[in-house]
Amino acid sequence: MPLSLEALAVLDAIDRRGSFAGAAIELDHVPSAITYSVRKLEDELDVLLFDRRGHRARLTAAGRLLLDEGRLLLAAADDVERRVQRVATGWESELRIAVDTLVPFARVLPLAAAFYAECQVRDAAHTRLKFSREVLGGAWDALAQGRADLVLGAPADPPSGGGYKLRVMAEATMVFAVAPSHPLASATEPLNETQIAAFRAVVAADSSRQLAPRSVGLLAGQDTLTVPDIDTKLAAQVAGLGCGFLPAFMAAPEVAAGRLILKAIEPPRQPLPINAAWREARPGRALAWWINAVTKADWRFLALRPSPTAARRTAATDKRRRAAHKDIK
Amino acid sequence: MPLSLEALAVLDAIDRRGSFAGAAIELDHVPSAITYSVRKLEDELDVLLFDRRGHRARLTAAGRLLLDEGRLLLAAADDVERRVQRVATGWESELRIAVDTLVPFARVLPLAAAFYAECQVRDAAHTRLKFSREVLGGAWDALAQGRADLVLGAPADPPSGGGYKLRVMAEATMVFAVAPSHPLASATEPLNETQIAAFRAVVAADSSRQLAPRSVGLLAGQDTLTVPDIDTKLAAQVAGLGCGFLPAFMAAPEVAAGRLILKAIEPPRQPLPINAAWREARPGRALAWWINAVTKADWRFLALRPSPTAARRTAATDKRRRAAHKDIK
DNA sequence: CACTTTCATTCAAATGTTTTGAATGTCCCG
DNA sequence: CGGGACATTCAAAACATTTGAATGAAAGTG
Repeated sequence: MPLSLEALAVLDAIDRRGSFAGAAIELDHVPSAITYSVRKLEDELDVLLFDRRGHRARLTAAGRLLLDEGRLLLAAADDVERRVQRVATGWESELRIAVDTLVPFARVLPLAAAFYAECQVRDAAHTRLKFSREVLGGAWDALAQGRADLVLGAPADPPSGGGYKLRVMAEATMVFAVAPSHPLASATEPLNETQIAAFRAVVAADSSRQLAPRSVGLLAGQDTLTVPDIDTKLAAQVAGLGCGFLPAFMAAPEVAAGRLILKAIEPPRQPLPINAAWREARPGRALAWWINAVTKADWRFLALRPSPTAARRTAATDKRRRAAHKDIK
Repeated sequence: MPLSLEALAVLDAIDRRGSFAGAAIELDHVPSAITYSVRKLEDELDVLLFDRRGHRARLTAAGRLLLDEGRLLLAAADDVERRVQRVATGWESELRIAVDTLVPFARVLPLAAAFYAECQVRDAAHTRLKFSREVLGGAWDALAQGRADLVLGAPADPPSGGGYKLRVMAEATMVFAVAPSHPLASATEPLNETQIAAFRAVVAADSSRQLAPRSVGLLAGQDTLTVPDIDTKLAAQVAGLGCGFLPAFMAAPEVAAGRLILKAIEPPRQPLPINAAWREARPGRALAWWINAVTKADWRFLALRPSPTAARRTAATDKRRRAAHKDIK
């Protein structure tokens, strides 16, 4: 039994941290322990895994192969463990929920409270909840890579391959917003793509690690300011650092306070479907509870339309409303 | 890191041996060590793996799942290890060759000798050879399940799924043979299926563990005597315990000695292609050597035809020879 | 170019984990 | 109802890993 999962985990940490020392810190060990593990692995396989000429140890071809394959092995082991625990109790030992930054975390917390109240006491099952926040494609990515069991706020279409189930939470109206101090604030509406492309866009970084990142509403050649989530994007736009699209319900308070101005654009943006999604495989009891809870919860605030005043200044999102728009003019 | 490959190996041994005690013997441990491993695994997963009511520990549903999935994991780990070692040296650390009982092992040994002589000294690489004998479908099965890297003597067609390469070594003529004391020995030729089905057939047990076993030349409703390999089958037929098909080259010495009699049959049996086969993936240096060696070796003895005397008493194997047969009559 | 920092390695000692062996209790079969 | 095969327990022993301090080597810094 030359290979061990422990050893593979060490290898993985070394690669991610870039050094033996870094791995030692991550794994809460002393550096010599890492050296020992690696050497033992090398001895047992009788294969040189690292090229030690030079200061920094570098992976050899064999080491790289072992790392790549080893990661798959680690993921598979993790998955097996999870499934075994689910079979045993019916309750997952841990439920990982990725929440897109699009959906306010405060609206999710009550569900968590209900979960604890309803399930955890009665059934003496202890399912730990683990929330993470993701941006755009990151939500799907988390699901696809097994980093999450349920995602809330996933946009549009699932990645290829299938195997996912999906429930629409709401359709968010997207509005184009700038700070009152921004040059575009006083431009005549509707704005076209060329006008917009001249200014810096604020974009939320897609948190995908594997799937191809998505960029939404970004025009070719446009300067960009990338921020880690959509709240920061809102703040950046309020600060006049750039322009960009925001869901209407997020922009609304800032618009009401006069810190953001909505501009109609041509062609208008489609509304963004916001979904809950999970893997198709038979869900455990905790996941089943959440799917049910998410379905019953009230997500209507996500679908908020721009206020009547703003409506006149914003591109309507469907033909009927565009007709109405012309009448008003 | 709750799961470990060691622990999975223990689980596997327990299941295969049917008891903790059996696993202890196989793994060369004391029984309490097995208890310890299992308990540790159970504690870490927080899952009951064995049902201990009753004398003998039985797997729970969760235990069964872990075992099944764990075996896949173990196989995958083994595979990774093997590939890493191959990348590192170009030479496999172990080359597993399954030899069908159809091909006499004595004819393979000279190749092994040449292998050691040519490769092992010069290159200082130490590839261990590991031979196993398989019967019929077992050869393909060994390949498909990763129990072998090369098979010699695989019959006919590869299993579905593909991914195999194959080289024909010879086409063995198959003859129907019985002991002189056997009732069929004096029957008029050619024999038909109904006549044959009335007597017990000697069959070599297919050593497949996973793929569907093949039965060759076996008629519906026929009584059978199953033996572990083709040499035993030959012996059983010589002893008059039953009838059956044999490759001509194996039957020949017994026929010459008068211990076996060939009978023509209708319809005649097709000759059996005998192949060398291996997985398609880029072969290591040892496997490459063997493929080359097997290709160059002289396997013509496998294709031996029945002797002229016997030829008259045996179904010809193709139209041209059947025509010639008639002329002689 | 010396100086500092960061890094991997080595070694003996300390710590932790696994294995052992002998003892105990249990179940099952004849 | 007794013998045999089995799983378990516990303290002790064997073994493996981790530690910490010392060493040397490369890369970055002023």
